Amino acid sequence: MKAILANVKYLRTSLSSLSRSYSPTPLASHAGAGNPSSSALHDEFVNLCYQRDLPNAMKAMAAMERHGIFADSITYSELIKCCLARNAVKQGMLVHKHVFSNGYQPKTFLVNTLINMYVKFNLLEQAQALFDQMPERNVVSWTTMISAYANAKLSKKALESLVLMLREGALPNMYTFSSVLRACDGLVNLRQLHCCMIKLGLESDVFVRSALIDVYSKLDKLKDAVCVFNEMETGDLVVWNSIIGGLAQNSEGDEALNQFKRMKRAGFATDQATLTSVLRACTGLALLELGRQVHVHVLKFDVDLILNNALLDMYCKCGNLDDAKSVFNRMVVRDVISWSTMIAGLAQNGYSLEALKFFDLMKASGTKPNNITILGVLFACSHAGLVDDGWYYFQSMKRHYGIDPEREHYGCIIDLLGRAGKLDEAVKLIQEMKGEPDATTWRTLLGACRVHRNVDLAIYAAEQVLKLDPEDAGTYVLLSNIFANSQRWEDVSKVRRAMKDKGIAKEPGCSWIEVNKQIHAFVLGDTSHPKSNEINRRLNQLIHKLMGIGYVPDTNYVLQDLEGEQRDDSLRYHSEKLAIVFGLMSLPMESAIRIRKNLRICGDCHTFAKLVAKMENRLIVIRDPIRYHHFQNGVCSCGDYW
DNA sequence: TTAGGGTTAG
Repeated sequence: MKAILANVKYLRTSLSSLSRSYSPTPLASHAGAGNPSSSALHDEFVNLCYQRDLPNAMKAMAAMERHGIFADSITYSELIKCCLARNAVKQGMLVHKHVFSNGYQPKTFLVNTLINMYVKFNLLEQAQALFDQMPERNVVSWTTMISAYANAKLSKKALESLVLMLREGALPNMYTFSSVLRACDGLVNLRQLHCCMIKLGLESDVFVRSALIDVYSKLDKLKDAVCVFNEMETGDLVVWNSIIGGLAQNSEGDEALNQFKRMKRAGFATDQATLTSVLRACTGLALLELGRQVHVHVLKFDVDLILNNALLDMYCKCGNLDDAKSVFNRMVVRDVISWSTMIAGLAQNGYSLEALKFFDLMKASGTKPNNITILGVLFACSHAGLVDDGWYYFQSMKRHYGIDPEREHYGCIIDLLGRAGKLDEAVKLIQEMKGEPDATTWRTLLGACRVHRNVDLAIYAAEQVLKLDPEDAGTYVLLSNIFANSQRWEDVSKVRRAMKDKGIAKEPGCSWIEVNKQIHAFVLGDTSHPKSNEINRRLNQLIHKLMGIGYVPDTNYVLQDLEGEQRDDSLRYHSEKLAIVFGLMSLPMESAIRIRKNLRICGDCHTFAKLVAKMENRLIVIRDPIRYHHFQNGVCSCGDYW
């Protein structure tokens, strides 16, 4: 029986080989067609193509042509795949010449294969030339070009091609839509495309669906992305990854993790992309313990660069630099993102000098810095008070690394000068900077004014922020406090009125802490936590103890009258204080107390955290939306500037 | 012969 099956198999192979071998070109000499030696030549050529033996296949093709035998479209196509597999550009171009020699009119699919080869070799012009000369273009020809335009970020050309294709009468398929969606950079286009896909009944294709979810997420239309996802009856891993990634990238970490749980329950195995997005969600939510659990699964994909970079970032952003360094040291391959992540991570967590050492190591390793690397370097300089070094890096970045300073780099230098109390120079730089300063630029100056108590400049900076970002509650609050501290009550009323008129309310402060894999959230005045009474009792005891060693609540940080609360109480129950006390109650002595906040930490809580860290001999790490604070032995890594 | 998802700052 086995022998019969083997014979049947042999027979099929031979027939298939014969059908490929004997399709000579119209103008080719047929003299050798029935000649066994010519047939052997052709067979050998076909075999070499299928074996991806490019050098010998090229030789065989030449020998064959010397005998007047020419390959058919299928075999040429195999040879082109051979060139692609070996990244052999020159040979690919040579095959192109052969295809069009002897007046042969190649079939459409062969020209498509050639176009695809040029696209993959990044030779868009050559692909375009072939495409333009085609007498007949089918959906594959158009899709290959649309995909090439999308890859080259030529969005307009990709979308225009879709229109031209329709005008020519070619009907787009799921391949076309999943390609053109990558080029979609505006909502109007996207809505039209989406309708078109529904009409053609292509919306349920998994490739189209994942591309739709991805593009809606990238255009900040998460609700639409979720809608597309929820309509899914059948899906695959990539569709799940698209929604998890979209949520994680749009600061919806909680929801990303929920979808991840649903995906696991649905029986899907995770891959590198899933884990990368889950890590990103952990990073956003500062979930160190969950991140550590994911780390165990990452070990399965040890050499995946993107995944390791995400892991590195998770440890940095959760304030755990030892683990970040350990991951970094074990990485088999590192790229500019790995280095930039480490440099920024060290700098943001207060290890500026080490960040600059890493920058030197990076240069020695031969990795070229990019604009983000330089941001990390400048950040490190400003946080270590290295004004001269910061200036040097800023002024030489173009010369040494070919990177033009952008608004963000100016922002770092304004911060650097601001920290050093050089407010006049900071203002001068804003006036001289290339491009218009934005709200963030002025907010940076405002921060410096607050620290160095320059009231007039602070008012000016705050006004500039509000001109550019009229809804910025934080700046209104700050401005109101500045006026109140200067006894300018009329101005205080004006700010309050403006807030009321515009319906701007101060975002309630919220702090999160992870204990036993559970997230505990605290809001000012919120008594919903099961241990609320005990937390408040312990907090009062702690404040009493701290006052014994000189702690005086700093009521400068209370927004006068705006919240209608008692000033002391308002300060006393700030969310981070509640979270710190809960951490002291719930975590073992050797564990750091890690807290994430949605608002910037206030001066009073900052002093409170420093004193608690010293008195209780604990490491307290608080991550606010901009800065990291490591409180230990009565000092903070931010150097009291934030 | 054509297609989809993951990493650094802000």
